[in-house]
Amino acid sequence: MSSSPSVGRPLRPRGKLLQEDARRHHRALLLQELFRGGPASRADLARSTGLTRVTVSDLVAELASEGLLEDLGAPAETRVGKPPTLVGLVADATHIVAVDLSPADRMSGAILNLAGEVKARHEVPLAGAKGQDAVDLLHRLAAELIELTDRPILGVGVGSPGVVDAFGTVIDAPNLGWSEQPLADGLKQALNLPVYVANDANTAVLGEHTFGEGDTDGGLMLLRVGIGVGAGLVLGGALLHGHQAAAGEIGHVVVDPDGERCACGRVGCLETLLAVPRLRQAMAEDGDALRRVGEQLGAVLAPVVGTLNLHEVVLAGPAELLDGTLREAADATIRARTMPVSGDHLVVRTSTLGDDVVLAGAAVLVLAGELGVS
Amino acid sequence: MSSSPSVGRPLRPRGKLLQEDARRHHRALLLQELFRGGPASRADLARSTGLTRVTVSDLVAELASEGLLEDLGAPAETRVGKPPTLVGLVADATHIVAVDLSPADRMSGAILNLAGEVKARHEVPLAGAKGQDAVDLLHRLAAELIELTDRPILGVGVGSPGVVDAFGTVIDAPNLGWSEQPLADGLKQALNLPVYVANDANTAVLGEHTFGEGDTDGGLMLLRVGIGVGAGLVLGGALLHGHQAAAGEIGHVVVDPDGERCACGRVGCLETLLAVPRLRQAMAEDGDALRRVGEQLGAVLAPVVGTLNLHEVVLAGPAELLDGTLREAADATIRARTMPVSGDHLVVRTSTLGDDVVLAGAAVLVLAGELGVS
DNA sequence: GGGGATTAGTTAATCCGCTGAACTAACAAA
DNA sequence: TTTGTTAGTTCAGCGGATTAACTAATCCCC
Repeated sequence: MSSSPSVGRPLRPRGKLLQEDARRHHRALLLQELFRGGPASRADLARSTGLTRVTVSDLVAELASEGLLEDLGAPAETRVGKPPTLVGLVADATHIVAVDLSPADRMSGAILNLAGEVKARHEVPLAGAKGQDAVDLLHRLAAELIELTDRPILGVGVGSPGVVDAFGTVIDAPNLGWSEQPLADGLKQALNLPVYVANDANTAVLGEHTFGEGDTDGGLMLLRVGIGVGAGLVLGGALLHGHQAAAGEIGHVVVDPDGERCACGRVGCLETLLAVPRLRQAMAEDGDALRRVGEQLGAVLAPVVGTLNLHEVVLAGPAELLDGTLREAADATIRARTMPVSGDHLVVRTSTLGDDVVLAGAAVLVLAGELGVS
Repeated sequence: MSSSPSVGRPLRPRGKLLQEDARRHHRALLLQELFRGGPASRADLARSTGLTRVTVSDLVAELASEGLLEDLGAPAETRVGKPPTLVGLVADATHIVAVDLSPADRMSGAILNLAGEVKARHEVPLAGAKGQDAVDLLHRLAAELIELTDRPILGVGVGSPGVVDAFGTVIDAPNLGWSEQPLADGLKQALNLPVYVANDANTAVLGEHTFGEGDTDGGLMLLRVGIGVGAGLVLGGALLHGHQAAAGEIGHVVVDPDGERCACGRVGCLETLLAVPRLRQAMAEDGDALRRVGEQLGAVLAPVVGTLNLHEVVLAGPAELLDGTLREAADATIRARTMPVSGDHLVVRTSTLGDDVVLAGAAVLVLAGELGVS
């Protein structure tokens, strides 16, 4: 069972625990169980959650009346006793608006259902929009996305480049000309819907954690390789924010003090080696380049893997560059540079979600925040 | 306000939230408030916790009847309205047994009160005891420590070298000849008291987090430098365990692939440079050694600091070796190798708790587990 | 084929902890 | 003395879960 990454702002100002909160918690428990384990009977749910059958029945009735759950009748195989009636999540009970702001040239959005399936897509060219123009463009995209479904909307999730705090304010995103931009609050006002905004790499790691293939409960780091390099981490089932909301900013960590000068002013940042344009260029010039970059990447990751005792490191980006020599070299280097206890169970792999990691993660922001599911 | 690191095993099997749990949570809220903020009136507590005055009064009465709180009368300065009656934690209401198993030659223990003050000390020479003998020795030490106080015992906390899982089972501790040793369960049986066992570095970081000087809420890493090197991390207010309970195992991360061969078989592990005997030796041979080690340390830590966006890195060990050139070189190197957003707010310092970090942390294990305070 | 045995789900009474509203208590300012 | 303010308690009631006892529907087996 996967525990919910805690995303978004704390629910209550202090820490007071109302009965209402207990109710919400128990609702989330049931939804989570059905989300991960698929349809189950009320009795099953009572056993797996520890709640009594009475309470489960009550909650199921409530959730069913909201359309989130439906009775699915009795299961095929038959055992002793009264046959149970299975209940299951209605995947299309509500839809989620997800937006990925990380591409350099466009804002890309989609409608997803509760199972994380993409039901519709829509994107708008960025055309160099910055600052308020970019905000307006996002508002327009969100509104147009909402028009693409006739189902009620659970909420809006946005993965944005740059540093984003836990309240969905973009602290700093040079590419979009945003600084201290209260993106979540603005959208919430405009759309009258729950809105969650997080950094694109953080969003991506949530997507991978919830909808990816691996067993990502033991500590997961996702490295997004594109124009730049960013990472997101899920530790102990929770998204890591960091002191200044800047967790995962690994792109400008120095790998090679004798390397190339980086745009940021330092020398030998990870991005001078690992960014997609650099990789393509290097690969064209030298067949062995990917291996060397992989080794450098491994050298940066080894202290992180060892210190955090990570279970999975996932690379997200162009598979033809990442999934092969580079990944293998990184994997081998990490193992060579950490203790067996750190390296033995480590998995270094590429993401199975492709370009949709961020969209999937944006949906997870909403799922986790609104339903407590992930 | 500092949030409680979650230590020990989960309280309930599933995630069911009883009213009883709410009550415990609210008790903990009050205790936490008084623990961090010192004496306060019931009305103050109601304001700061969000609970109603009725509930606060009720909880305070309950806690007072247990002897944990006491009325302190009215404060000196006078304002309009009925003067409040302050209530405060009774620091010596119960005492805590803390044991540090990390020294190579002895088991060192202490009695601490709720304020983390050492009330008594006692230690026994290890004399090469291993396996069951070491377990027996620990049991004896714990029993003798209990005799040193006439106050009721809140619980027993132990910081052990090696890998320790969340249930207090020592997975592997070569020095003590332990493997899969259920230390917490054994002690619990023998003493009929709550017992918490954690890795020594993890324990230490909890001690620093709760009783240290710094503002350690933004992500804290503590590096323990002794015979070996180990680390502990508090992220988002919670102790990081890692996938195989091996978080913080940084001693055998390779720093210098061209370095010296390590006892572990690899080449250039951090421990080949940073361990205390090595440092003393290197310093005697070469006045610049500390600076070079500091730089190497900075190079290992930079990826970690950047990735986690840590706020504080604390060095614990002999101050004459760590606090000076080495610390400054590490600090400078980390800053040079990370983005400004990562380095600007970073604090690299030594621990103020000295040799008692682990004992203090062992007390925190108990405080957090039993009272929800830290 | 009818009576256990077994499992699923509901109904009813009750309990626990918190809440709001109203109360008393104790002070300062006017 | 009156008024206003703040602290703290009393009391009735509510929300949400629990236990116990019930009904319902199946298999098993004599």
